[in-house]
Amino acid sequence: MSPTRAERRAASEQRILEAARLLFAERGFERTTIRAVATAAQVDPALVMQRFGSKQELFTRAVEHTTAQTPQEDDPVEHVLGTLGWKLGELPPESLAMLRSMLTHPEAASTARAALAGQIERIGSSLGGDDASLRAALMTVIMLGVTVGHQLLELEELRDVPPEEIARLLRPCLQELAR
Amino acid sequence: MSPTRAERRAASEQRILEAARLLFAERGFERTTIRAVATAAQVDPALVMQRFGSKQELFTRAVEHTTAQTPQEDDPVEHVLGTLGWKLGELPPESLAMLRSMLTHPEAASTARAALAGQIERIGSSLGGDDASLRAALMTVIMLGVTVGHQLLELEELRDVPPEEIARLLRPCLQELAR
DNA sequence: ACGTTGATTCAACGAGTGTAGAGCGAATGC
DNA sequence: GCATTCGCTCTACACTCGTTGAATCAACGT
Repeated sequence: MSPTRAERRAASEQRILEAARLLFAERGFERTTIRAVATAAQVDPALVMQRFGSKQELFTRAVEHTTAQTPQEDDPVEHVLGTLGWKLGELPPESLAMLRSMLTHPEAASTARAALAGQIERIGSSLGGDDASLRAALMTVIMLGVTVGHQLLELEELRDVPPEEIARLLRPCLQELAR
Repeated sequence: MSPTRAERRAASEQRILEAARLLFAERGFERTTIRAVATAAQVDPALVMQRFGSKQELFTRAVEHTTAQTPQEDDPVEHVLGTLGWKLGELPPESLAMLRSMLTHPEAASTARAALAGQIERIGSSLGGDDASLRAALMTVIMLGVTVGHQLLELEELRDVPPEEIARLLRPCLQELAR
């Protein structure tokens, strides 16, 4: 039996979103064209517009669950090490897409700021001291730097290092800030 | 007396380069147009092309002294804290321009990788142990993350914090990696 | 003084982009 | 069965961008 109309629609929409996530993740917002997304999704460019209204909206939809949080850990240090997908060793495409464009695309920037602010607040609330928020922010941007260097810039010195080893070296470093 | 021809030429070239640095730093490569640079430099867009050949070449020239190194410090931790302009509290526009585009522009990415690799090697050589290079890389991307969060994303929690305080909190953290 | 060089501008082209509307063809509901 | 809905494609527009070659005008050498 052939797939129903709604199924086809949902399927192509998913293909578009997935293609968009991959392309946004590896090229960023500006260098990703609607046409390239459509080609990758084996679909007409106009369909992308019809479904999502605009390139901006497509980006928003492709990245929208980035702020979804990983489950809370008891130890703030382990929580930080666990977030941003480091326990899995790889981030989902939607997160990479957001990170890739956060420095050059206004909306990606606010999404990133919001996600990081949430992270900072959660960590800060489980730290003591009056500068808890500042220390939480530093722990967060440390993980951001490691993620950028590892996943986006793909620095040679970090490329083939297993996440557990990085976590092992980072742990005492972060504990100094959690103290 | 009116300025000589060579002076005029050098002056407009400097205005163009300065305008390019500022715009590249705040909008990144893709969102910065030759026309915008020309307008900011009070010059015709065609002159920018005549002087620099292409937008890519203009970017390269605008960013070219980014890899210039800060003087070597004895203590690797203080060296890391001192680099990337943290002692000055602010990075020069050419560095910001490179950082802003490093995730979305191929050439900015290799420039950034080269600069970071140099930094990593220098730190690594003054550290002991077989994983010296890895620990040096982590110290470097930590500073990268702090810089990105502070100068580019301008996170609220870091915005109005004096660099010395950030350095103070980061010091024990980095010493764990330098050990 | 004057022809020449060279810095600068004017006007325009060509490519690529996001986007809109008309049309097609198959699944759908009566 | 059949009119209709609707997912999808074709085509094209409008715009912006990097880029170019001719034109302009002042500084320069003689």
